[in-house]
Amino acid sequence: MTAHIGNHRQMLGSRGPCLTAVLRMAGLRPTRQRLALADLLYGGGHRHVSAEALHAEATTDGVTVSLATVYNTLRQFKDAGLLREVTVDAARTYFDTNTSDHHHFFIEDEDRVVDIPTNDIEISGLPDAPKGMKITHVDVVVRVKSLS
Amino acid sequence: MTAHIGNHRQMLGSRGPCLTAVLRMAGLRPTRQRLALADLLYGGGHRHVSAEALHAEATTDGVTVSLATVYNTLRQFKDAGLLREVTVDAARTYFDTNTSDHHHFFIEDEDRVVDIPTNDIEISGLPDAPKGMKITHVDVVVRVKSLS
DNA sequence: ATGCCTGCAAAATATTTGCATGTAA
DNA sequence: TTACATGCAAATATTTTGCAGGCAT
Repeated sequence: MTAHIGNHRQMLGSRGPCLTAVLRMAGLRPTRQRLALADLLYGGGHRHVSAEALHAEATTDGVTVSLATVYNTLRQFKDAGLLREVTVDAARTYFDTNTSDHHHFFIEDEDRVVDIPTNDIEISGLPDAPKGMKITHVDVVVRVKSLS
Repeated sequence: MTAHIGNHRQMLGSRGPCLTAVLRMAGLRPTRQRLALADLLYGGGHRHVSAEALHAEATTDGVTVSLATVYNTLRQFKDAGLLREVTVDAARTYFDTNTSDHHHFFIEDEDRVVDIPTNDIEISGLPDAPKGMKITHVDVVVRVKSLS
């Protein structure tokens, strides 16, 4: 059950043996690669990464991991509720380490995703889901570009 | 200037020589392929299509057009302001013939985009764009799935 | 005639998968 | 030991591009 795991996301903020526990709880073996990636993802504040970017970072850090494993790991983390997928650009998939409800800026010039720093966004006038459907998530993406 | 062209989008609702005029106004030669695609896109009500789907439709209708040309045409139409790109699914790009301000349902089970049928959505508490940036567009995507 | 279009195939990108090898339990 | 993970390369999928020939003006 991902809800239970989600409650332990806070543990991810710190380094160390803690990551091992979280991975276990998610049903994922704490392998060298997964631990290294989790450390990159959760070692600091919240982040938005693409598979390509995370792989480059790991490589720079001297962590040996294949791009395919990065993709697989990101998907596993997402399925476990440890990451959230953000769809802003058709060409690339971004993952957000912040799984709580919030929205995003997408900086068009830089292909970069940033959290919208307030929680004050309210959406009113949302219609009901079409018959027989339920709403799973509401995404607000504010596209911005530099003042040319 | 796309603003000017945009004012003529209404002309696209009807078939006939009108499409020729609109394409001309957009700086696009009214070729057989473009006219056929424009007719599919604007011949009825508003639609959401992917390149693949539009190509299949054209082929079924006996219109000979290559997939590459469909991609190119969709991009040209978008650049001319005749279509709007909707990013909801990382795997596929959708184009919306409705270029006015509105938002979308994304039906996850079917990979389908639907306009949200009201104009009543209001978003409050939107922060300013980051320094030196301006907001180009706000997208609201309501993801729905069937009640399992 | 001239320059923009089209189709085809090939390239470019992003992501997934099959399989042999390696490793956690 | 046994099941699950990893790495590599190849497969897939989507979209773009180069180029030779075609069509609109």
